[in-house]
Amino acid sequence: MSSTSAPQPSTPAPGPGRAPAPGPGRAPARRLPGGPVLQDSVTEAIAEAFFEELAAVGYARLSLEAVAKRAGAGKAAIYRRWASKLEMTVDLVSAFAVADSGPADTGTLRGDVLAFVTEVADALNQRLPARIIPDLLAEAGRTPELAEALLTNVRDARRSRAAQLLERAVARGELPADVDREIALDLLAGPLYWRLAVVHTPTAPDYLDRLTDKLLAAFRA
Amino acid sequence: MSSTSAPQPSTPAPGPGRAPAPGPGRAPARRLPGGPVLQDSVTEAIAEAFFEELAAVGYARLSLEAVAKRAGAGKAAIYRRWASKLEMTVDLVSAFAVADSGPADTGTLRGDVLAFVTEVADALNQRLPARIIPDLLAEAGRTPELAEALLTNVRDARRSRAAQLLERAVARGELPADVDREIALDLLAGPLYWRLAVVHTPTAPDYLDRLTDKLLAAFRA
DNA sequence: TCGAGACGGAACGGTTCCGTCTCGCCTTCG
DNA sequence: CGAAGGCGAGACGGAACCGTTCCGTCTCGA
Repeated sequence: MSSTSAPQPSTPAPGPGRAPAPGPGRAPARRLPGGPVLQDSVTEAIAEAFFEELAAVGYARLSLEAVAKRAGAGKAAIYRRWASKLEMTVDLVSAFAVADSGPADTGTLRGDVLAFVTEVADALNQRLPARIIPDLLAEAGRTPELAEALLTNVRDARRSRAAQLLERAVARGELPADVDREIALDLLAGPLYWRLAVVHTPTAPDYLDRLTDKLLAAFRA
Repeated sequence: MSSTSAPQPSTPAPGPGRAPAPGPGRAPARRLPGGPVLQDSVTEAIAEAFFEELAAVGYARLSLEAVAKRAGAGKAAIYRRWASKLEMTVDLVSAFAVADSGPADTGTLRGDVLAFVTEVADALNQRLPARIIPDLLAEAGRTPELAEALLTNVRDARRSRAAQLLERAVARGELPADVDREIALDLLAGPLYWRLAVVHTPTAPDYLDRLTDKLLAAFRA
């Protein structure tokens, strides 16, 4: 197995993700003496197998046995790290989702918007995220713990970036100060998510350009 | 091998028989959320229980045993009608998705758009659809048969209505003939779906009005 | 060198579900 | 009025998981 498009573990040191697991002392995040960032190879293999399996069968059907098998590990290796499937999911998804956060200040509103939708499109055009994200979001509707983790780690991060994008445009005078931020945020994320993650319709090469033009017109209305 | 909608039990006549589920008598046949009338009371009870269960636990975890129990029916009653969970799902979902199709020609583009987003919002604000739709769409990414049924029965129907909405506006001269239909369709569905079904954020009373204004500006850009 | 401990692997009992099949009960129709 | 058949209920074998526990091996730090 190779580290393909697997998530970057990144192990945030002060991360709030690590759950306490009130049971008998479960080993918390391990660190190899040499590197504070890289986790050990077993954890890495388990994480990669987890995301592959999650994309293949979905959260509800995901079997930790299958994850262990795909990772070439024993189930005990998983239970040594996490207390349950839910805890494992929250932990791994949080670590992975926090990763990317480019500032993307291109100097113009149009450049910022295009960069934003391009980034969203790139993410949703990848095999694993395109399958995993809708599945987890659907599952979150039923599992408050998962919903909380997703909202704080994924939505809030992305939402704040989109909000900053708007504020920069207001500061530049490209948008009126009373721009409808609530709707603008929905417009930035919704159409692309709908098209790529829900209906799975491919986008023409100039789609993002055209979409950007429409979004700008909507923001200014 | 399943009929398009309901099965064909030999007894179309209503017959409460032995006191069935806690459901009130039959009277003029009951309706499921936005659905057509089902043939007999047992099929009806099974369908209702199916959707309730689907909303509660999701497709992957849905157990036909639980559906039977909730319907106050035996498992055999289900297997007499459908050969499998997948076939049952495709059949029932198709039957209910085709249902509503108001023409919604209000005479103006703005009126049509507002009517459209209002209808979408009403649907997604209901308890069952808000939980079921994202779940089935995620599952469809993994189950081609389900994807096909959803696309042809749900997306295509709604998509054609949205397309007609645009064509009417072009005919009235409210939109240029070369309006970007592809993006317009994504804009009509995406933001609301994102907000209501994905992020589960409630909408302010005037949200749909404001959204409509933004959409019109985008269409005309 | 040697012990602590993580490793892969394999098994365990307990659940849950599927799909089939068997009961009587009851309605319907010939 | 009697046979036919749908009905609810549920037992059944087979399969899959889960969570845990036990192996024997291997690595690493003291």
